[in-house]
Parts: sequence; structure tokens; C-alpha cells
Amino acid sequence: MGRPPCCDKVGIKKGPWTPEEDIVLVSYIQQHGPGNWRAVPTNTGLLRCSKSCRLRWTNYLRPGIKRGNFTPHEEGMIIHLQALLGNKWAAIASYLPQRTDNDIKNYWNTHLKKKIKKLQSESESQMGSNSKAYHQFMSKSYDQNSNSGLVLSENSSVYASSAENISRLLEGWMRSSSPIKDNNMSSVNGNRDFGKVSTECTNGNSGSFECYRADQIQNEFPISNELECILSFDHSVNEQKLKMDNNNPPLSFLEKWMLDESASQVEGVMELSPIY
DNA sequence: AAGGATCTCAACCGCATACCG
DNA sequence: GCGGTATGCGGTTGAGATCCT
Repeated sequence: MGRPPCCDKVGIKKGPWTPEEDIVLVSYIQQHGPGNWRAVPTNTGLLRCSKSCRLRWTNYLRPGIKRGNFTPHEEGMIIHLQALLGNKWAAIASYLPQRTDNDIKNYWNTHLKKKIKKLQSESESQMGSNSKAYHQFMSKSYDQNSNSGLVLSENSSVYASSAENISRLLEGWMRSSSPIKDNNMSSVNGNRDFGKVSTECTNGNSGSFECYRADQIQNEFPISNELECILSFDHSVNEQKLKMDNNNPPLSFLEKWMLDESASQVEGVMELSPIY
């Protein structure tokens, strides 16, 4: 009945992965494809838990991951999606295919949370004044001309670990090797289905996120209202909405934006990593 | 230059859910 | 339907890096 345990936790190595371990893992996945993580430590000889192998692959070794600085556009997307979805990092990551949930979570906790808090306090202290700090921040986030996070960063110096080198190396391997079955790849992480971006956007309901109506942004206290929308969004209510209609999240305000600005870039991502 | 404070982020932990026999 | 495991996810931790005095 059932299955044997994932790992017995005896002789399991913890801590940072070494380049040698990365290579072993990447080589194995190159040959067998991701999935069946329980078999990975056994078949590779890695003294790692299957969970650790999966995490290492999904967060750092799989091809197509963008490292380094988040663009203002990405920041904006994360802020809006966090306001809409709450701390559903995997769901948020599905709209930023090159970023991992862990990366987004870390960035939110270390940068954006502080940033928003600071801007909120600024706007509160200067309510009614000419302060436009938050508005400027959001405008910057929406900058139509900025490169979205869906484009590979040219700045490789930001992340100079062996993981990136291995990841890039693997990209070349993947391109030159025979394609891996779709069902194998989709098992890596259901939320990493890159095609999902446009599908969900086109299926969304309408008129469910009124915080960003232009008339509200332009009202008497634009900063405080907008902040309120983002910072005080009722997650529980929204999650109920999501539960009511899992396949059609109320993302109407995102639909046009993402379709307009990101659709072509998502296609670019898919070209970059054809295995997905 | 040294030492402490703070920041960053890779990795782990534990829970929830999906899946299998 | 039930018991048990595999997988996915979010919260948290802690070592190393960086900044500040």
C-alpha cells in the first residue's frame, strides 16, 4: 500500500549545493527529464533529499531563469499581483515565467515590502501636499518603455554563481538534444506552464478590480487611495472569488496590460526554452 | 583596518493537497 | 473509501556579503 518514504533523513546532506552536485543533478535531468524526484538521489548518488533536488532544479538550475535585478515593470507586476492574490507566490510567479516563486518571495520580503511601507508612511505624513512619491514609483513601475522581466537580463554580473553557468550550459544542451516529453516537463511545477499566461488572461472575468480606474487615480487624494487599494486589499474576499472560479481568476485589469505588453515577450521566453 | 549591524537570498521545514495501491 | 507517500507551496532561518561607524 502506498509508497516508500521520500527520504529517511539519515546521511542526507544539507546546506549549499556545490557545483559538482549541480552538474550531477543537471546531467541526470538532461537524460531523464524532471519528475520522479524520489528516484533522483538514488540514481545519481547525491546525498540529498528528493525535495532538495526538486527545489534546486526548479529555483536555480532549470533553463530560462532570470537572475539579478528586478525591473520596474516586474516590480509593478509583483505589487499588483500581490495585492490581488496575496502571498500566492507560485501563482504570482506564473505571470513572471523567468522568475521563481522563491525569488519573488525574497524580493517582496526584502525590497518591496519596505518600499511600500516607506512610501505609505511618506504619503500619510504628507497627505494633501504635493508629494507624489508613490505615484511616481507606480508610474515608473508601469513604464511602457522599460524592459519587462520577461526578457533575459544582459547583466550577468549580478549573479555570478556556478548555477547560472550550469543553467546556461543546460540551455544549449536542451536545444541541441532531443525534445523531452511534455508530460515530464509539466510535472516540474504546474504553475510554470508558460502558456498559461495568455490563456488565463483571455479567460478572466471583467470589472472585478476597480481600484485602478482612472477616475479614482485622479481624485482628490490619489496617493492615499491607490495605496489603500494595494495595501488594504481584502485577500480573504478575493481568495473566495478565486475559489469560486479557479480557472477564471478576476484578473481583468491585468488582462489588457499583460496581453498588450507581455504576450510577445512570453512568446520570446517560449522560444528561449522550447522544452516548456 | 576592524568590528558590529544590517541586508540578501539559498535552502530548509512543515503543512496541505494530489496521487497511488 | 482508506491509508500512506510524493509533490508543491509558503514561512522561516541562517550563513555569507555588504554597509556603517
